[in-house]
Amino acid sequence: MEKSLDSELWHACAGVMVKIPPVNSKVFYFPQGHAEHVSSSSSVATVDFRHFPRIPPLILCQVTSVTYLADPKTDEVYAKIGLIPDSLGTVFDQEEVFDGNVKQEPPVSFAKTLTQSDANNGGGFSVPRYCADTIFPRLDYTADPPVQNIVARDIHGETWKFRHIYRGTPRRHLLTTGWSAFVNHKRLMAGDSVVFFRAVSGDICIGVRRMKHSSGWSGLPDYSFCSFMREAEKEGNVVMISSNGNGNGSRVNDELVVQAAIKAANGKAFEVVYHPRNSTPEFCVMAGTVRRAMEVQWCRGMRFKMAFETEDSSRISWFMGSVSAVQPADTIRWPDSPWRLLEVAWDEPEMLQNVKRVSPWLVEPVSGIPALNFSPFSPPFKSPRLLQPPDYTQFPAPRFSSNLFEPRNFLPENRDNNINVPDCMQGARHTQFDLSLTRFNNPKFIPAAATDTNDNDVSCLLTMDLNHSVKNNERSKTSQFILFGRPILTEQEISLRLEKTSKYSSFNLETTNHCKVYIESEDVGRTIDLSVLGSYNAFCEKIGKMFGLVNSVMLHNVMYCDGTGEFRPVTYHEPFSEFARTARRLKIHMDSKTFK
Amino acid sequence: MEKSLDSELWHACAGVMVKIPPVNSKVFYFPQGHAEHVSSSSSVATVDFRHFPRIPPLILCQVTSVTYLADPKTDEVYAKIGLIPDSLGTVFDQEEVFDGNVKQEPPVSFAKTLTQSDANNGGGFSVPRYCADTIFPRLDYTADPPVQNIVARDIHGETWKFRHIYRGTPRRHLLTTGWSAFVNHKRLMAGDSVVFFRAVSGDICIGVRRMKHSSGWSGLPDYSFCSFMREAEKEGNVVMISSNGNGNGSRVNDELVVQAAIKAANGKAFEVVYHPRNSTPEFCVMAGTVRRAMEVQWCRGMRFKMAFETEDSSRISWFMGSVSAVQPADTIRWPDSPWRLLEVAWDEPEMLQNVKRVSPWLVEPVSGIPALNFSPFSPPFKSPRLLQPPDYTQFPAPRFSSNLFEPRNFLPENRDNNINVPDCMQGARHTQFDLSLTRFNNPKFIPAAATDTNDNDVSCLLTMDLNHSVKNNERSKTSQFILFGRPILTEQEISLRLEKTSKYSSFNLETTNHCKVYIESEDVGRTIDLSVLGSYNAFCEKIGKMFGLVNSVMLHNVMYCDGTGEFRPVTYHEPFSEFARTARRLKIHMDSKTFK
DNA sequence: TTGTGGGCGAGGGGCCGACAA
DNA sequence: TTGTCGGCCCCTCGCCCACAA
Repeated sequence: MEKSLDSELWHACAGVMVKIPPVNSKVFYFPQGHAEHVSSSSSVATVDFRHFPRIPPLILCQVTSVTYLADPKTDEVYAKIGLIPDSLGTVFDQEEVFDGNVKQEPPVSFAKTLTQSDANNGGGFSVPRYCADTIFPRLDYTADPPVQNIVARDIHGETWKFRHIYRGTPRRHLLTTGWSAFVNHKRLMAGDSVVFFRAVSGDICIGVRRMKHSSGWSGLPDYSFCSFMREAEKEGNVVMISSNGNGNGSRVNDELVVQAAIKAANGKAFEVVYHPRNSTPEFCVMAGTVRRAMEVQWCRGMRFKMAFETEDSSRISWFMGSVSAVQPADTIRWPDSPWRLLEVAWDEPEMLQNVKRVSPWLVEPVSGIPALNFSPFSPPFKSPRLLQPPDYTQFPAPRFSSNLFEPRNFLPENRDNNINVPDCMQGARHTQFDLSLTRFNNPKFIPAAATDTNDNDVSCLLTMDLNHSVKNNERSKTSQFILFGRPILTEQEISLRLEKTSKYSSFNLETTNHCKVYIESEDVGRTIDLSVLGSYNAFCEKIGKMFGLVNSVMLHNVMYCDGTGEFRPVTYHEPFSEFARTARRLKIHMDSKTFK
Repeated sequence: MEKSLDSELWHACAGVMVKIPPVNSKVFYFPQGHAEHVSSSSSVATVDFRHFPRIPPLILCQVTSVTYLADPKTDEVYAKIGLIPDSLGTVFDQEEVFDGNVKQEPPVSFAKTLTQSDANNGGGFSVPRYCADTIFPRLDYTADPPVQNIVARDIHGETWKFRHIYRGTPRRHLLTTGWSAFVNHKRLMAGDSVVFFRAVSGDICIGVRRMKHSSGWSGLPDYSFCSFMREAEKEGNVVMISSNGNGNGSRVNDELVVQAAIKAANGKAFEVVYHPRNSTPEFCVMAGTVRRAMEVQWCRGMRFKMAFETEDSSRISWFMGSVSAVQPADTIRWPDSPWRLLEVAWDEPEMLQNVKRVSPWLVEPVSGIPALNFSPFSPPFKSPRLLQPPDYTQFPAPRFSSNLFEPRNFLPENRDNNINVPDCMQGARHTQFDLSLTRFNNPKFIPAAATDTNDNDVSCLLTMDLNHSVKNNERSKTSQFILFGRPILTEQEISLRLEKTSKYSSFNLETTNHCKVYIESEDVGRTIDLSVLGSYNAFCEKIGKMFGLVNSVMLHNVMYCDGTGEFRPVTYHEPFSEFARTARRLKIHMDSKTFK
């Protein structure tokens, strides 16, 4: 039915952390993890397994098929994995064979997070020299200016043409003609990434990675926060994408998870869908990886490191931490589950606030001095060896793989021989992480039930495209503003300040007659209550008032962005219709934190 | 579930001919007519009743509910009618009570067919004086210029703002700001109509009536004519609208017809959907109307008149004809059916080529001299009184309502006392029809099985929106061309001539880098075989070649129009996506007839 | 080396009156 | 009375460089 997409490009889009188990390999399937995965965008694990107490927490399976897919609208990559439970576990101890494409050195690729200038409508794309040198065909530098056309293939196999020119003072590589069309078509924004990539065939490929959007918009049940969305649903103008467990779609997906888990528990073949960009841990884990992790005698105070994607998703960074407790994540429903068995304390807690519990196979134990924040006067913790419930009979006797604890495994590049000393005792080691993860907000690991988030601060990004005229015949240009304000809570609370970030000085919205608005939650936000917006018309009025206009603006197209990073369109007269025309862009950023 | 829309505006959109039976009234339900209705756009009655020989040709029902609806995308009005078979027929003879809204004088409304200038992107709307005077709020003519804002409500209840100005020399009423947005949003084209209307509440309403599109695009089975359409279906990007019996949708609808007919035959309540703009006769006809029509002793040579909508759907015109045979339309399956019982010869056959058979209740007998083309030497026809099959026992004994034959009923306005003289003997009466129906191609009555249409000539309207640059720094503007060509049959046959109808002389497509194409069949066309277009890419190449470009053009958005008048979007890189940006319009009209 | 912003020309959107049908 | 066209303003797109980080 569905055609598997190019594995090379798929992996380039998925990111360096993503390992899809190869066909015929053995994996453990975790219903808990599956449930987290589909409900990740609602920040609450909604799958209810209470009626199915007989489902074990992990089920050994053999991978029967892997299909690489991508959402036709968002280009979000995902995979369908066919699984058949392996109740015998006969080949459990055999060495796993990794997929060739995964193991071998990946072809040269380069990811760049789009700057404002890259994502601007009027602009081109500033090509990093490394990308131009290693991925693009070599320019004829004798020409003046050196210029060529580049044809790049996207995940769907469609080709895009770009004019690649080397010009400016100082000289730099740029993509001009064609770039704007790509940005517009893919609905890219500053902060999204593109991946340039040269396939083994020599073809140049271009992939898209969306900014992570946390769980802002989909976090509320029933879409009750957005009356015009429900209206549109009634009208049939909105098709819920089931690929990413949002809103009503998640109910369907919840049911699919239960069905998959039941099939798995009953030894029947089943299929799962995995979204690598979903920021939840893989729920089909290579069996050997799990086994080795469970051979470790985890105990409180144990030091470990864990890999995360860098902010631009192109590399891996390692974070250090200590085990603060060894205890099943859900003692009621899954008392025997190793899933998120470890409660952890990070050396840099501010960056990993959302990561409270991890599964053992995601961390690597590290020998060395325990972190200082574990009081040396505390009594040594008893090693809470796991019981061996029926599910665990498959595990062989614990076997210590001592090489995991050798110093050379500590950091990706073993240049530092102080690595065993906890960060807090060194002081200087922070820079390594600060550099690459100054604003770490897309860990691969977001607890699905992270309802205990810090506060109710809300951040809301409005990207408003509009036509505007300027009085007094003053010549005006497209303008971009960053608008910081409190969340829209009540009409009285709507206040804001404008912070000009644009190149154009003259700007007057009073004669605006139509505009286009994108709305998306920023990853800072947790709960955006849009119910106060009321009808779409009321929303338009508010936008008008925000700009100090006497009359409401006439909004012609509104895009709202859910947790998937996909923009869904709304229009004034036909909510959520696909109609979009005469786009002129204005970006508005409201952030209560900055406003305070 | 579904909310019934404003009945006033609904009827204004549906047209003056449309009478929806009121709740609790008695109607005859005709399965034959229902089948024609859903398969009207495929020009072949596809519903197969062969396996259900027990279904009578007409079934007396009581109307239990009427829901006025409109397609959210096309604004096409339709109605859901709940019916319950009335096997007793006890109240059959009682006087029918018409729906108040239908009977009483409808509120003031005005329909205008959009001119090229009205539909142009850059232009406004030229308001006929009558419309401005009777429907719009009165302007303050002391102002210079007189100007006001008009808020109009569409069928969905959404409001549209228009700037209404009275200016120019000579002075005329225009809609400017807001009009373009409306045209674009509703995807209106020259030939479509808008209906302005003042509701009893005083609200100004605006409705849309699409041009009729005959059966061009949907006439071929299985969508095999359009490979990229099937691809898109696979991708799930296209939702088949079941409201209008096209393509694959018609199979579903065919099944619904059979189910409805079976329920009707078994006395169970059922529901039908009626599309007034579908150009097929009503298949739920007021019982009294049918009864009265069947009381007439129809015979060959009988003179009659029949009402049709005028081309602009705002008024009624009457056509004269003679009965050429009284014979069931389908002697095999429905030998006892009065549906399309009369084979007719029109006094103006060239305008009603497609109307070969009509049902008795749609015509009014007219006493007078028979048309000359019936030879006076033919023997007088036997009156083929219908048998009285079981279904007809409900009919009371024939009763002649003589007043139908009184001269005052002959024409809508009884100003002419030569009315009983056949047209052919008068010579001057043609003007009445010529004036209002110069190109009569949307009769309410198109035989569903009109496969015997004249020829294979094809007309295809390409409306291409594109960006184009002009060489030599020559300033260029939006251009409009009418491009007449043969249908795209093979690559070799693609030839055309450009006929400039635009105001702009400079035009050069060589630097075009993207464009947007609408495709729709014109009502002239019958069978458009697009299978030769092959893939979408191939189509783009052909468009490029048509313009004499060395390389194919880069199409960014293609809309194709099916028989419903609804435009569905296609894009180059993401077929059928909703993405549409930076639209600049170029219209191209290919017509093999004109080309010859 | 690369992000940002201004300059600026091309050209499309859209409002206008002229003019003719 | 109203359909169409040219005039023309002005805004947006998008390519360019300068400059600075």
